[in-house]
Amino acid sequence: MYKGSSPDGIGREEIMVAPLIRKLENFTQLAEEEKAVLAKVASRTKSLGPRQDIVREGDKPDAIHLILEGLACRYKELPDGWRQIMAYFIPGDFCNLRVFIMTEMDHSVATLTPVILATIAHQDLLTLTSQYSRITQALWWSEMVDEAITREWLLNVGRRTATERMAHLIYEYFVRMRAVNLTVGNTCELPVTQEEISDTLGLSTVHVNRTLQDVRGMGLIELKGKRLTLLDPQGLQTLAMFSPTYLHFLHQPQDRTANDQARRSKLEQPVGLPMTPR
Amino acid sequence: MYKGSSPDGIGREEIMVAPLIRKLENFTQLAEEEKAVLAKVASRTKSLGPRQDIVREGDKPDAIHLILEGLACRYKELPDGWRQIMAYFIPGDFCNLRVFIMTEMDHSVATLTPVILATIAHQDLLTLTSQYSRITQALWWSEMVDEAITREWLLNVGRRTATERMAHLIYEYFVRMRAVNLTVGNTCELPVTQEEISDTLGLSTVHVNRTLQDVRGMGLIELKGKRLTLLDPQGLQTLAMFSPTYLHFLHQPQDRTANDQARRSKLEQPVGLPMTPR
DNA sequence: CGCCGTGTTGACTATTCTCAACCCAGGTGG
DNA sequence: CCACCTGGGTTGAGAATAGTCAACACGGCG
Repeated sequence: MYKGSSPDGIGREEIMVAPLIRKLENFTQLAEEEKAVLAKVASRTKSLGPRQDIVREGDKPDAIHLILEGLACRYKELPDGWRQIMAYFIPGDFCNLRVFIMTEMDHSVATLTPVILATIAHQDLLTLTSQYSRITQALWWSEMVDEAITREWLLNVGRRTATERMAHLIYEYFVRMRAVNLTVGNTCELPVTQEEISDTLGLSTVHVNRTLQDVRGMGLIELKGKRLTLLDPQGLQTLAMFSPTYLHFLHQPQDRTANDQARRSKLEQPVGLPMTPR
Repeated sequence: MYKGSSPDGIGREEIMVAPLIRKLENFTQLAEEEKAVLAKVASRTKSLGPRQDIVREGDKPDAIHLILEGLACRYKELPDGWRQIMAYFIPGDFCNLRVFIMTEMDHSVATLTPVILATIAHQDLLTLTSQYSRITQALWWSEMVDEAITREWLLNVGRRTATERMAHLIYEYFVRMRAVNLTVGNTCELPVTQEEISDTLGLSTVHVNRTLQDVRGMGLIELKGKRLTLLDPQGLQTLAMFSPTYLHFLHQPQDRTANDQARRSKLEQPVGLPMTPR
């Protein structure tokens, strides 16, 4: 157990992990001690500039990275120069939780904006998860949601039209940002270039530009500079054929304090993939 | 520990799990006892016809399914009728290993051909993994590879041309089939319709037909009936821009008995994601 | 025999890409 | 302070890729 962190005093560390905690609490209730432990484990931070690789394909993975601030992505490149972005990492997201089973990275992770990240050593994660089973479960859940998002992106790129894809990407992004308290009303930051969007949706930059204009023209969103506003969330969701199931939230964003308790208690029993590595 | 299975007698059960064992041994060496235990755990089998749902989106997940024979897939459908296949499950594959953390399925799993599958109860998996750490690790590895394949598919659909996509799908499929001993020379079964390929690659059936003719016309493959032959594996791999890293095999298909031992020993230490659910 | 599921083809259309130019805002250096 | 440079964003025109629709071929199989 970690000593020396006051359970009620909110230090800089705890502010930094606030998104992570907020996210995990979509799944389970964390005790003050557990929150403090998370803050402690994520206290070794590092600042990076924009468009910088964090891990590169072919690397031997070393530590786990947790985004505290800024936006990063997972991507892969083809020998002919094309790039596909396969995930956005927002604050509270782990870049590569399961990395220790890999002998070699099969993809890269890079920042999009300036980023502050926490580096967590394998051993620290091991200690953490062996002592706090609720954290373990929550990390499991987070991992599962990441996979579900990847699958949804495959559906997105494979079977939605350009406009629908765009709507879906934006709506999903907004919902995820809201889940870590990084939205204000119907507004949040979306600090990506159109080229990055094109690498995400499998379109050309020109077509992204025109698609964006379409979505704007329908009165669904406003996107100027790096600021996104949903003018018509319902319309956007409909266009995107977005269904939130795959994000596996326990509650609607509005009713956090409602009758979650009942649903949560069902999850207090061990549900994680039952695999102990020793 | 499971009793009553003769470690050296090869029964029907062990033949059925042969692909699984063959696959897991890409990652680690299994003892006879471990193989027997796997056979035992997968002994509750079920036969299904073609094009039948195994699990449906929205279901509460109950048990884990392991494909013993035949071909299945993971898919999602859009309200407007489009379908995206997100994975092929060949013998030795688990459909939904991490299902116990889900309260509700976010995708469906269906057979493509007639299938024989094993149903594994949560508790059995728990017991298995708590007793056999090497199996646990191997399952972890298998899970990680599945995720890597999904990401590669996203790259495929997002950034490769129709011809390249087709080549990549076929080449990857062949490599996976070879890894479970279901190839003969450069030949294996590929029992899918062109419509199913179109739902996999995000193309129309007509375009799949023409793309297939292109690939045939280049002299790279033969595909008649449900039988696939790679006429020019090297050419196919090049066209597909296929790099096998993401499959995380420990060895090349040819040198199974070579100096794997050294590489394997590096992996004998615990490397799985260190999460115990209790 | 005839039906049905698949595969194949042609003709036409729609979507998306490419290329090239131009605009605009912010930052830098003279 | 301003001129210039640069990295996005925007636009137009034409080309390529992929989709749609409709017809037909082919091979089991009831």
